[in-house]
Amino acid sequence: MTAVAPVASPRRRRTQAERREEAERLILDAAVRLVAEKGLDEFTLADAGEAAGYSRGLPAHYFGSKADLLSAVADHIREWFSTGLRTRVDRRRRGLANLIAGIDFYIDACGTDRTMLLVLHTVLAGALHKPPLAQAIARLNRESAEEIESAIRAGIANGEIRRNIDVRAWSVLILSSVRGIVAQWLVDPDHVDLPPLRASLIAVLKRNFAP
Amino acid sequence: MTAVAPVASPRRRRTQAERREEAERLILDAAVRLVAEKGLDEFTLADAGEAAGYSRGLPAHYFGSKADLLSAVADHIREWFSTGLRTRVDRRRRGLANLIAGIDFYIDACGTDRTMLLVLHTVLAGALHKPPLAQAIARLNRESAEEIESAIRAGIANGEIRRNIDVRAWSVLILSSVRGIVAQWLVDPDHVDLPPLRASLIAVLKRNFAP
Amino acid sequence: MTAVAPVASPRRRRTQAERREEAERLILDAAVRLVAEKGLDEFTLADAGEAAGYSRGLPAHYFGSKADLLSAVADHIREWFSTGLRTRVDRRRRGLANLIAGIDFYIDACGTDRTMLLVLHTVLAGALHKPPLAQAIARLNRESAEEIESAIRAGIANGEIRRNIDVRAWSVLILSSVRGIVAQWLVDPDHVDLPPLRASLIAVLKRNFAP
Amino acid sequence: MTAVAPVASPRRRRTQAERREEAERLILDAAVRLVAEKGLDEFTLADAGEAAGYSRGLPAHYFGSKADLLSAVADHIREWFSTGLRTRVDRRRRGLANLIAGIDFYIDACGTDRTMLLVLHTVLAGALHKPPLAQAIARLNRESAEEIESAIRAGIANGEIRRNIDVRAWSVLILSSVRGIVAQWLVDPDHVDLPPLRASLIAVLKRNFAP
DNA sequence: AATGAATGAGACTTCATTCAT
DNA sequence: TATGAATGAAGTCTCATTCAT
Repeated sequence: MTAVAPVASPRRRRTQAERREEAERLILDAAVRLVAEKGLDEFTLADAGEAAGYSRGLPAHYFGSKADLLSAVADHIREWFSTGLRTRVDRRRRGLANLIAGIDFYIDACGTDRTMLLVLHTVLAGALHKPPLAQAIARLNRESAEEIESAIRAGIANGEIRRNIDVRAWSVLILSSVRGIVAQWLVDPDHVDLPPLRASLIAVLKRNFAP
Repeated sequence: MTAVAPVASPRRRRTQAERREEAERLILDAAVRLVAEKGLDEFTLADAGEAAGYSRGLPAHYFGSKADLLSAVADHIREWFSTGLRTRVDRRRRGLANLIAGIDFYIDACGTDRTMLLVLHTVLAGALHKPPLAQAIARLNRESAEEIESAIRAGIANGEIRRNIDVRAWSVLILSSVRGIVAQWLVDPDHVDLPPLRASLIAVLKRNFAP
Repeated sequence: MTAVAPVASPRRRRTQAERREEAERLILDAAVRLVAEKGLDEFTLADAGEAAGYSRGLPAHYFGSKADLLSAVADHIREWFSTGLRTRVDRRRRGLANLIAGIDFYIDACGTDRTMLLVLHTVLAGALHKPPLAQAIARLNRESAEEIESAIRAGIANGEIRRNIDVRAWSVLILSSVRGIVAQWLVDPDHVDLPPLRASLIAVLKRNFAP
Repeated sequence: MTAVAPVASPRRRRTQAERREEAERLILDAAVRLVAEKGLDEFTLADAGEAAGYSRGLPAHYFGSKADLLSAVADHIREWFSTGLRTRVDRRRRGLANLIAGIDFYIDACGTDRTMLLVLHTVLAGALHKPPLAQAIARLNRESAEEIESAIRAGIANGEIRRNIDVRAWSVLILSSVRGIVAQWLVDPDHVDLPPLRASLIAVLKRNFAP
């Protein structure tokens, strides 16, 4: 479909490692879709195998146990979020703009990546009762907080944000607000109008951070 | 069915209805504790019966099915929240004070009712995948929003709050913030310091609502 | 079918406890038959349930796990052996006669209780690799050795057996011989002729124990 | 298939057949160790491949099926026993000495070859339920009996042993005793003291065989 | 009313076996 | 030759649910 295959090997066969890697990836993707659709406990390893186009037994074969597969899902979603956030945020820009970019990443995902957000919030709640997930979420929270705090500090450094705010508290507060908004939107998208929420939230930040 | 109620009995025996009601209540309480401890899917009807001091079969006998028991749990938690909120809020007071009282009810519960908050957030997330729970949560959200909006409107009416805010958006925003804060605290209480969060949140409200 | 039921209760219903006890017993019996037929690892809990006339799930329900069911089988067979041995042996008799009675119990069982012997020897070997079985077998060996040693000592006391034998070693030796004989007979009954073996063994005892 | 074997190669590469033979041997050895450790049913073909330093799939590739691998193990152990016995026994010696040498081979193995004895007794019991093993065990029993009987007959021929004993019965009896002793020792080495057992057994033979 | 015996569906997991590389 | 990817059957175990007592 893309690159021309090497001469004399019109359709190169995949190596074993490639086959395995692909299978693991496809199963993980399927598991993510299933978690979004059914939740952590209502899908089965067999579902994941079949949804990925493989046999019912393969997920257990590769991931060992359902708990391990769920851990992999949690880590996958954490990575998605962290990567997306870092991609949107550009540390060369000013602090406030980066803060808003981060918020927009989260809110825009409601339109573009509802599945991922659904899984993210499912895993966030799952962390309350499943220690392996709690580990991934702890790391996610750490990474998110660092990103937000560093944006605030950049804003302070360049004079956009007043010095005497509680950076740590504001970091938690911002993350809480966005997550809370998305959580409500996920449950009832029709009654949660995102643009005014985004506008209000950003207005709050500007007003309260003003030096 | 048979014996006439002993008129002279100095300590009247409880009626069947009373005993049934008590058993149902004890089982529901046990279910709440178990949901807090293990989540929605990891406890069994038999667990609930035994934790309540009854037999393994009684929860099914009274609640019919696990789904119905979970619905009862969801409704129980919704009622706890709504009642607690209304008890704290006093509509004769001014609007802003009531808003803060509502926030404090939620945040204070971290110290006094961790179990209930755990169940509340478990059910909130469960609503993403379990329609019967979604119903209770929809009602909870409606009731919460009404309470917050009416407090805001009261504040506008008495001049505490400027007229040109988006009441609906602010209502969602406030609920989002508090829920987001509590959600983070539930996962990692040691790294989420509530008092400064409360202070920052209330400072935000005062500053942004100021006419 | 047999005894007349109590008046006014032509066919008394069994209590729950009776039902349960009977079910457990029937499942255990079925498991014993299946171990004899297929070995410890080749039968399933479902097999045991169905062979007992119940559902496939009941053995797990009552015995918890296959390992626990096998432990119950091991203990059942130990008890069968110990009881049978004690029934044959009469401590009021002289020592040598009791020794021979014990040997005869074992050898006669080849004709009357092949199934039990098969299970016994299956469990004896299973003890090599399954610690829970080893526990039952350790107890069986202890009880067997005690019975044999006390018979030998009785024989010494009444002058049938010379004083200077190594009681402990002879106890192990006698048990070893009988078990070894039965083990060979179980594998190939047609080529192991029991009567001459019994005769030779008893002749050995008499000759070597003679004062 | 392609290259010609390098004639001048100073250190000839092993042939495919040699490599295959070595791999098969290593896998068989690994299987023996695993049977000793876990029993016949609790180890997997993949275990055997990895324990031998090869891939998980090689045992199936070479032995075809697990049943076939177990048959190979059974035959391997039979051969070990027969060879060891014949090495110890020297038909040029007198009969009784050979009998004792055979017994010593078995008992000495408790100190030197516990693994092999463990496998031997595991396979002996396995023969009760697995026809392919029964075949190897039948042959082992035949060979053992022949060896013992021929020693007894030699003893009779040279006047060490009285003529009127039941050679067949004594052969089974001796094999039974030794196997029974080793079986008890395998389960509980600390409570089975071999030297006095050996002494008593040999004393029995001498006394009962005396013309 | 309340117990708990019994069922049976279904989840997880293991593993012998087949097959592509 | 040798690896290991992939399958699919089967076993263990759990538990919501039904039903006898």
